[in-house]
Amino acid sequence: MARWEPNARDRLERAALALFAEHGYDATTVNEIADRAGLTKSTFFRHFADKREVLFGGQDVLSQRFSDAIRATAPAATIGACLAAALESAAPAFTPERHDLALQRRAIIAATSELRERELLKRAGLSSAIADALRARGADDTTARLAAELGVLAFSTAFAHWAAPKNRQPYTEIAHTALRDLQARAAALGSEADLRA
Amino acid sequence: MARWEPNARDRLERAALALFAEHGYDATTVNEIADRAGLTKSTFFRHFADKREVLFGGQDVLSQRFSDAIRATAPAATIGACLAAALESAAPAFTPERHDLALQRRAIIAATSELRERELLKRAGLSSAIADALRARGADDTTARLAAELGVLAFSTAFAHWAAPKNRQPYTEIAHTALRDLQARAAALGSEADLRA
DNA sequence: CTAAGTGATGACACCCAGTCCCATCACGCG
DNA sequence: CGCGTGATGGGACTGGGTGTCATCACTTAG
Repeated sequence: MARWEPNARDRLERAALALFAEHGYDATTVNEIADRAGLTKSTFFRHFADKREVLFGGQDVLSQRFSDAIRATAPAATIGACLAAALESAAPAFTPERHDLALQRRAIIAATSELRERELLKRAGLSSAIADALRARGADDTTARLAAELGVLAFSTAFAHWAAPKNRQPYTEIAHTALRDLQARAAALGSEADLRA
Repeated sequence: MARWEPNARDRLERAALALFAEHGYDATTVNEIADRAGLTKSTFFRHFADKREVLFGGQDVLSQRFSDAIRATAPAATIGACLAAALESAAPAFTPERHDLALQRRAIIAATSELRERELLKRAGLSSAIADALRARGADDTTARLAAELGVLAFSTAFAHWAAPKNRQPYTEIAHTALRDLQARAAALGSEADLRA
């Protein structure tokens, strides 16, 4: 199928990550990324809509996985079970080998508000994917949106813990405890039982 | 105090809103905005860090209000009461006269992903302002973040309802019912009682 | 074996957002 | 009246992003 080097997109992603880590996001130009990948600016923008997008390649795949996982759960499952299934479906992206890459990527994103902004857009995409999937199985709009926010919050805190420098705990474990924790807080928030001050 | 026309910033905002509504966000140049306001590109960027920012002038004020409102609630108040106070503090921004402006602004933002992205950043700012204020009064990290998300969700749905074309209901009313509704759903989500399918 | 076709790439021109630097002008103040 | 301050104007410059057209690698029809 593939002619030339079939890895163009991958090479661009790797080159970008390396250069961003080396000189920072703002200080590296798209031309430099393309040069290091042995390509040109034109080709870069044929593979990525944005300079930012080169760091968020996997996010759309993730939305699809979340959506599929929820749609595949048993009709009788609770919403909590749906969220758990969604979080689990992301596990393949969090193998120990990718740990260092994720760490590096996180540092780059945290350093530039332009990238944090894009991350929020991707996160919103995840949220609406979850909400849509929940609505498709009968949840009302308000519940679907709230549950989706809760799921995304669980996911991002789980990811943050997993990507922490010295973490060795597997992702799924972290994700489940994060979700359970949030559900407990939601119950308390709703009933206003133990809320201090 | 002010020399020249003291309204430079306001004029730029009005000019931008008018031109965006007329030709769309992408099709209008910063130069065109500045020209209509009787100013120049240099001056535009001296008042706004971004082309986008010209549409989000009030957001930082809002964060401050939310934060202050929460810090001003009685120490014995529940978190739900804190959120209600925060939502109420935004009321001055939602007078009937501003209704049409808000409607126009919303349409412009909805039409351009670049602007939706910026809106998410502002919303995240609101969320962390709320979370910080809650943490400051003793809430634990997880609860603070979840409650903040819930508050922002209530705020944005309330705003959407208030800004709807044919709405005449006052903002505070809408906001309170939105918040109460979300709290009820949170309770259900936490206890997994009535969650269907 | 060759010629047409296809798809990824390169090269180049172009527009505009955003940054810098410096000149200028309006006003208050001594 | 002269000076300092602060907002503005102007112009040069970088880099992201969009086009268009030529080119080259490889496939497939003939």
